[in-house]
Parts: sequence; structure tokens; C-alpha cells
Amino acid sequence: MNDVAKLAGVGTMTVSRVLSGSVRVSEETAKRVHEAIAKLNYRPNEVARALRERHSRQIGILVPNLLDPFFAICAHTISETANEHGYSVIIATHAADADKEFTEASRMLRRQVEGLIVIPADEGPSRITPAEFRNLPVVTLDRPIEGSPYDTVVVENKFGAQLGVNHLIEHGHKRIAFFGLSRTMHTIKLRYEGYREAMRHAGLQTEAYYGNGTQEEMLTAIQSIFAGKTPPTAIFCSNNLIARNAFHALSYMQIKIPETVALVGFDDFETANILNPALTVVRQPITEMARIGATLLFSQLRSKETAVQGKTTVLPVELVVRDSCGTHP
Amino acid sequence: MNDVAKLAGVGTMTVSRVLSGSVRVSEETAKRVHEAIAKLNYRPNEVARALRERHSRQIGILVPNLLDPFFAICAHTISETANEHGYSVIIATHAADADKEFTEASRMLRRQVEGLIVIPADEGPSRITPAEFRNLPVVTLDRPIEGSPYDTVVVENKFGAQLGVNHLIEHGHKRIAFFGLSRTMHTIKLRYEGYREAMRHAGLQTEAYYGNGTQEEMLTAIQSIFAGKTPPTAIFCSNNLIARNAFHALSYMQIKIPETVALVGFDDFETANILNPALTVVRQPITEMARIGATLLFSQLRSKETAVQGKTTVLPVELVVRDSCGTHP
DNA sequence: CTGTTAGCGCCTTCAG
DNA sequence: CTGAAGGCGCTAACAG
Repeated sequence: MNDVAKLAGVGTMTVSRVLSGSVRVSEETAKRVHEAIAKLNYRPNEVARALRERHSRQIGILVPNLLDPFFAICAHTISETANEHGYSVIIATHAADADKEFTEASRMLRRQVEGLIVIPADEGPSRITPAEFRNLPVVTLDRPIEGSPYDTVVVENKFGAQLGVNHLIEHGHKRIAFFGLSRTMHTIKLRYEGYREAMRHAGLQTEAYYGNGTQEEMLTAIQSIFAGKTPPTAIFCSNNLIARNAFHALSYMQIKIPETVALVGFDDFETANILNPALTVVRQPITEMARIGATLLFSQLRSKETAVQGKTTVLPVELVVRDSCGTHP
Repeated sequence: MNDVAKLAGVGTMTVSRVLSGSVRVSEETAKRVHEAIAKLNYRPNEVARALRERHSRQIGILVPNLLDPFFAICAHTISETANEHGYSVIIATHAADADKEFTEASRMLRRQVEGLIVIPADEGPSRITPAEFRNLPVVTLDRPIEGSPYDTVVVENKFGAQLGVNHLIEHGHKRIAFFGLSRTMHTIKLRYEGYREAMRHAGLQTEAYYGNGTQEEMLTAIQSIFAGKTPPTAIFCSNNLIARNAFHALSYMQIKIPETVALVGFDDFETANILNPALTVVRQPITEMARIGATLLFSQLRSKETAVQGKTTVLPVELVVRDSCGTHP
């Protein structure tokens, strides 16, 4: 910047002003400065600026990983939204580990991020709390941080499950199994509740299976379940991984969908409609969720006050009927 | 930091030294400092440190988007590798637009990233060049930046296509169509070359279709192609999007795979093996590519010299035979 | 082993 | 409209 100033024959402040446009500078001077900038290929140092201005124009995104399309879509959308606001994003993954989550959040704070958008680790108590991160605006997505006062954006997990299960019930199914991933995951628990209520309301008995996060485990589970005398005639899958694994195992075992078992998944995915049969799912508005979360954060940044109320925004889900439950009753 | 120093009754330098561990500090003093840090919940300001030390411990990742699992896997792997090196990552997307690519790279440079890993925009000449970004270490993934001296990591695109097409030829197919996405994409061009050579080598005529990036377009294309008198008996799909769209259209039209048409895709994806029939693909080592690229960048950072030679690392691909071509001949 | 001085690149404040 | 001084939080270099 000094070089630019010297070349343009002005003081550094003039250069600074030309760049920020905050104060009027005579046109001619501005032109000289611009020429000098171009000649020297000068780029302002945002680090110095951040230090001086005490805000980094940077937010942090903390997700379990970027391999699950659900998280990747969130990260993508947040990143784009941040860009529209002139912010950069730092991304880190916590692999569903609360310690890693805390470590990464701390690192981001040291980097002076102005806010955090996090899809919390689901195992163990999160250590992202106002006690640790005083003043730092945080918005959580997909699930809240238990007992924290942060704004959060989630979907109608329970209602969505009811929607899906009722769809199955309307098709006349009596034995409908719930396939969970982990008993401890917030979203899965809510979806199970929805399942249970729908079943109870219809006077049906519940039947839940957990785990089966890999194709192999699922195959074993399906084999044992369908070796019984009265296997379920329908399965409600609690997330897209479980749905894919179930679909795979059923196809592999040549168990007919929907003739022998009907299938409904929670969370739509790219290839759901090219499966054979195409999978009926409860769709979550992922992009919208991420955008709303980011917008929430930026409005906190603008108003310069961290939300202390912890507003929860619940987004609607939608049943996408395809072919894995047969035709409409 | 001043507060910490005061509370511990030492100078700021002592605090600094305790934190960095660079110089020995007496144990007792160190303890007092640590206590003060804990009491005040002090976190060092990385922005100030970066300004002073003139390196940010931050790299930039620039990808077209995070929606395509291929890019998301790359970003994920780079992010994890960077973390292992104690670096943070800034991520931005360029939506395959060379201007946006340039803008985002510039923004990252202003933020003093120490290096860039980029999956270049494929349309238009990239403006990420040493002329614009003097000294900045850059590694490109998936495709090179034309005429740039940057290290790059790619896969055997041409050979992979030959592998896939030969597999089809071995199954006795004579009319094998190539489904491209864009004529201008570097990877697609190479894959087309592989296709062409394999066909020529077998004395077969080529037949290529481009576009069809949406399910609707693909459906129209497939309808018109299969309305002809001698439609192809096999299709080689140049990437995972095209493969999925083709699969969808074929299923929708109830054209039997592999009986009526055999299908091979380039680039494996999550659900490829739960399709019915499971899709035979040429698999690229995505994670390995990203990890090698990141490692390359970090070794440049360590050696403090930007690669000027532009080393190209070519990674092997692998044919994953599943069911979309029928049984082995 | 510890403290002092100076300055990284920028912008706020105050003078001109 | 423009420039000079000072300091954001930190650490390299030097001194003690």
C-alpha cells in the first residue's frame, strides 16, 4: 500500500480511501491511485484490515462431513449465501465427534470468525455453548444443541415420519418396521416418535431395528428379519443411508418391492427416482434450511446482537410418492 | 494477551512464548500463565499472528460446487488433509465460470491464503495464472489449467474410456454410442478420444451425442435415438450425471438394460450398485486424487518454492464390472 | 529465563 | 479533500 501511495504521489490514507470508497476523493487523485494499483498489481491485505477493523468478514461452517449429500448441500448453500453478503467461509468437519467439534469451533474463533453455522455432532454433549464462546453468534441446522440458546432451523421430523408411515398404513400395511440408524441421534429419535404415534393411532404394534449403517450389516439384518414367519410388509427408513442400504439388501435378496415389502425413506436423494422401483420419500427442504440458517446468522451480525432467545424455525416436509409402495390405495 | 500477562505478572512475550512453546519458559511461570489464560478464557488472535508472522496457515479450495459428490469428496478430503497439517481451509465455488473463479481466487489471495487447490472452471480460459497470482502455490485437480505451470493431479481419462468401451466391445457390441455432456470439457474430450480409439481399433464406427444434462433432455434424446431403425446396442456415458440420466431415461422407456442396451459409466457413485441392474463403471480414485493434490501443495509450502515445472500426476482408474453389460462374454 | 522495542498492513482520528 | 500519528494483537530481534 505504501508503494502504491508513493507511485501515485499520495499518502497511504488516500489509497485506503480510494479502496474503501468511504470518503470522497478527488477524481484525478483516484485515477492516479487506480493506475498505481493496477501497475503494481496491488491487493489489499484482508488480514491487516481484519485486525484493524476487528471484524473478519468470515464465518465458519462446521458439519459432520461433506460426503453425505445432505451436509454437502448445506455447506454449498451457506457458502453461496455468505458470498452474497461479502463474507468468506471457513469449513471444517467434526465427524460427529463432540470433542472435534469443540476443537474446530475454537480454532475458528481464534481466526476471528464473526459467526458459526453448525450441524451439531450428535453423540455426546456439545461443548459449543455461550459459556465457552461468549458473544459468538451461532446458528445450528438440522438439530439443536441441547440446552443452548442458539437459533436453530430444523424440519418437521416427527410429522414427516407420521406422513410416511400413514402413507404405508393407507396402503393397508399392518406390520410396518422402523429402521433407525442410531438410537441417540436427535432426528432419528423424533422420527421414531412420529412412527410410534402413527402406529399407535392406527392400533398397530411397533417394531424397530437400529444400526445397519453399512450394506453388509443391513443385508444380515434383512436376512434374519425375513427368515422369521411373519416379516414386516413395509419398512420406514429413518434416513437416506438406511433407505439405500435397505433397498440394496432387499434387491440383493430378490425380495420384491413393493409386492413383498413396501418402502418409504426419510430424506430425498439424487438417485431416488432412478431406482427400480423409484423410492417414495419424505423430502426435506435442505437448501431452504441452509439458506434460512445463513440468513438468520447474517441478520444477527447486522444487528450486532447475539440471539439469546434461541428461536427454532421448523420447516415443512413433503411426501414424494413414487413407486416403492405400490399404487395409491 | 495483555490482560493475561498482567494477571500472571509477566510480560506479553512470556505469554507468547508459553503459547508457542518455541522458547523454554520456567515451569512455574508457565503455570501461572496457563492459569491466567484459563481464568480469562483467553484465545490467541490468529489474525494478528498471521499479520505478524506473514503466513496465515490457511489454504483455499476452489471447486465448481459442492453438490456433485465428486467435488464434495474432493473438498472433504482436502479439508481433512489440511487439518492434519494444522491449516484451515477457505472454500468457495465458481459454478464453472472462469470470471467467478478469478474473483474468488483473488479474494482468497487478499485473505493471504498460502496456497490454492482448484478444480478449474472448464468453460473459457482460466485466469488463475502466475502472472496474476505471482508466487502463490497452486495445485489443480481433475483437469489442468491450460498453459499454466501448476502441479496437477488427474486420472487416466483416455485409458479409462478405452477400458470401458473395450468391455462393451468384448461383449460383442458393434454399435456403441458415446454420451458426452459438453464438447468443451477437458475430461470429456479425453474420454471421447479414448472411446474413439477403442472403436477405431475394433474397426467400429463412432456415434456421439452431447448435452442431456437434465433428465428431461436425456429422455427426449433417448426417445429420438431409439426411434431410429438401428439404435445403438450399448452406450458409454462420459460422467456420472450422464450415466444417471441415461439410466433414468432407459428405465422410463422400459428399454431393457443390458438386454436391449448395455451401459457403462465413467465415475462411480454411491448408488451405482443399488440400481437395477447395478451399473458397471470406470471408477476414479477421487479421495486419493484429492489427498495427493493436497500433499503436493503442502510439500510446496514446506519447501517454500512454488512448483514452476507443472508436474502432472496421473492416477489409474479401474473397471468395476457389475450387471449393466450382462455377464462376461 | 524474561522484558523491551519495533513493526506486520491497515484504518480511525484528528489536523491541516 | 488530504496527510500524519497511533494502534489493532502479536512476535522477531535484541537486551538484560
